Amino acid sequence: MNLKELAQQLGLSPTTVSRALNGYPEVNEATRERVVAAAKRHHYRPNTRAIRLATGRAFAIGHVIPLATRHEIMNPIFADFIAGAGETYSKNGYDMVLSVVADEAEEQTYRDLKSRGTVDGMILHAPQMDDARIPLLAAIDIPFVVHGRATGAALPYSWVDVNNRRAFQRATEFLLDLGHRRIALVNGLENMDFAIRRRTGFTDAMVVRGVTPDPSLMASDEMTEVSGYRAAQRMLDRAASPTAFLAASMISGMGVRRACEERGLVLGRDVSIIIHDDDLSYMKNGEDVPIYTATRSSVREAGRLAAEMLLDIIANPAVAPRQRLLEAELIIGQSTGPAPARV
Amino acid sequence: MNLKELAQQLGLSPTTVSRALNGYPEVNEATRERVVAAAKRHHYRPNTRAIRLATGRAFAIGHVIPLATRHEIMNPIFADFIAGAGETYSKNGYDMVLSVVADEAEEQTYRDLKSRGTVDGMILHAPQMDDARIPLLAAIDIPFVVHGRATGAALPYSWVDVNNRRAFQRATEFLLDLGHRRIALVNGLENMDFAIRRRTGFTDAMVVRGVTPDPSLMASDEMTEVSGYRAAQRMLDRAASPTAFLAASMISGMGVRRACEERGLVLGRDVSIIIHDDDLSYMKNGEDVPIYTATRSSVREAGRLAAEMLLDIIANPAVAPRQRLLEAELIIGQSTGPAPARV
DNA sequence: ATCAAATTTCAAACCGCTTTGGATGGCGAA
DNA sequence: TTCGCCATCCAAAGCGGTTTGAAATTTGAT
Repeated sequence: MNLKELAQQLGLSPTTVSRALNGYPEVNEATRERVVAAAKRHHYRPNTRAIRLATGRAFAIGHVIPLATRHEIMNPIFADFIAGAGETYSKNGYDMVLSVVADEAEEQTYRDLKSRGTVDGMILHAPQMDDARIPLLAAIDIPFVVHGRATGAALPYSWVDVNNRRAFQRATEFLLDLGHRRIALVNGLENMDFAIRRRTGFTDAMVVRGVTPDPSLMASDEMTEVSGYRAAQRMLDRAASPTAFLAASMISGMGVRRACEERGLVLGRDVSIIIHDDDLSYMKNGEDVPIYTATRSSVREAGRLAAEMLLDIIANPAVAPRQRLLEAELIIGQSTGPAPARV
Repeated sequence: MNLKELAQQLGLSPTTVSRALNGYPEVNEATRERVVAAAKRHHYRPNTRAIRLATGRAFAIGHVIPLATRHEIMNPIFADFIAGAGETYSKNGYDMVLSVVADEAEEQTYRDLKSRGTVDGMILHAPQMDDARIPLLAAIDIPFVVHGRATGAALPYSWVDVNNRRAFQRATEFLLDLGHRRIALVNGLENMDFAIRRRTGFTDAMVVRGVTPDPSLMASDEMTEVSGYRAAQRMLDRAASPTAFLAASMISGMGVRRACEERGLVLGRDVSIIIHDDDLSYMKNGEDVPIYTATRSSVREAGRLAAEMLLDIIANPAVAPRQRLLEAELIIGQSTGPAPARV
């Protein structure tokens, strides 16, 4: 059942039916009701493809996911971000189109998405320092919002990000307050912008308190269980082993914990761990009492906000770039305690 | 730059240009080359929206993700499945559209996706027993492939699944061979079809060897770290505590391990754990030597295969439903060993 | 040189909707 | 009674491609 047929059924022109259904004022209320009723009765749904061609809009948002190198992105937090963004899209009648492409095809994918008119806007994931994709998207001239920020970007752009620097600064201060001095940072890959900011927060806090950060207590790798484990292993086996760890994610924190427990260390007593908790739906940090002390910020919420921001930009293209900086909570759990006395 | 403009530039009709670019035979080779060159020169990309309307095809596949109840789906394996499927789509010029919707809107979403012509086919995720979505999609009359199977479905349908029953049967046999008798099953939610099959494999193996499965050693819950932890905790605190665990996922296995290690049990010596390993990109089961003994099957590969199957069905709609049963490998890691003698 | 067949190209219809620019009719004001 | 203004509806022209049916041109055989 399409518009023409429905119009015929009603003895009306397609014009009027279209207007009635789309809430235009120049149609008699009685007529509108008739049309709406008939549409419902016949389960009429306007054809998306036709609407898109006629309006020149895609009613779709693109997310490009590079396959390999940047596969950091294909990590657990991605699913939750997508869930949050997707929620916003379906609430607003937008589709989410995901492009999973080989790394070298990423740039071309952005260009195509624009020039073929497949989407009205994009979300940019996992920005790196001086990320080339930001000037690219700006040049392509399509609305976009970055999840995160990229240090070194020349032009202003819209983003939603967690205050990673502040979060890790506070976490570090918290550990320092507990008397810890040999604090280790098990960071994500430091070509990722968020990892750089976290490191800054960490070293800033240390320096302010007159503690010189020990480079051998700073690791940077993918945020997997195994790499967290390996980093902690290395550090714990040194002469001056750390009394506390800052881990970049729940998963790498699990690896750190494994290394600690293997050595008979009790969490919160012999060694402290603070993780960054993205508040993932399937990976809760405990229930009533958090397992880990953590800097927490919901990545799902970030997804929602980024999507809202993007739809808003699409609706009001003239406005200046928007930014939204989210503060992480510092949640006290069972994995931290005073620095052990005798070390 | 659109088709008409390009045609004008070339002094040709849009018809010929379209045919030249789409590889139709009724166009002079010399002309085709001219057209292709000009198209490249002007960075011409045919408008997706127009193609879709003109051909009556969406060149897109839908994945519907319900938000809450079935949020089992929004779990780490989802991201990898999506990555696999997305790879196949972009290789074939298809888009992937993800709909994240409230549970109660799921059925309507399927109907809409079909009647609005937004997609040419769908992938159905996380089937449950007697899943109502399968007859629904069949009735809607749109090509679809199920990731998993649904016991109790009346009509045949296409699916890609792991042989979960067999995998867990083999894992159980392996533990029995090591002398274990009190084996615990930390299963996923047993309204999920895969969980039912895994349980069957587990109990089958036990019964064949003359061991009666102990219902209090079978837990069924979401596959989170915490719930794995709690289940193991309960079981370990019983008089006749298990000497081995079968865990439904890497994450719940981590919870089981935490409970074990808290009690000073050494993995592979005091207690054995086998997990099911979906071979997630960011959650490797160790590197050279697997941490956990595991039944392994790449969910990413499953995504690839399901997508290929679906595209094939769309291209050849007349053919009977296809099925693809993947066997999981049994990988020996460090988390299993002979049953402790003195228990 | 002639004509039928094959090759190459094109004009126009179409996909299903939106939207522009009237047409129509009813109404109150003059 | 007449005119202008609303309120309401409609025909037709897009949107940017694909595809049908026919025209123009070449080719090949006679």
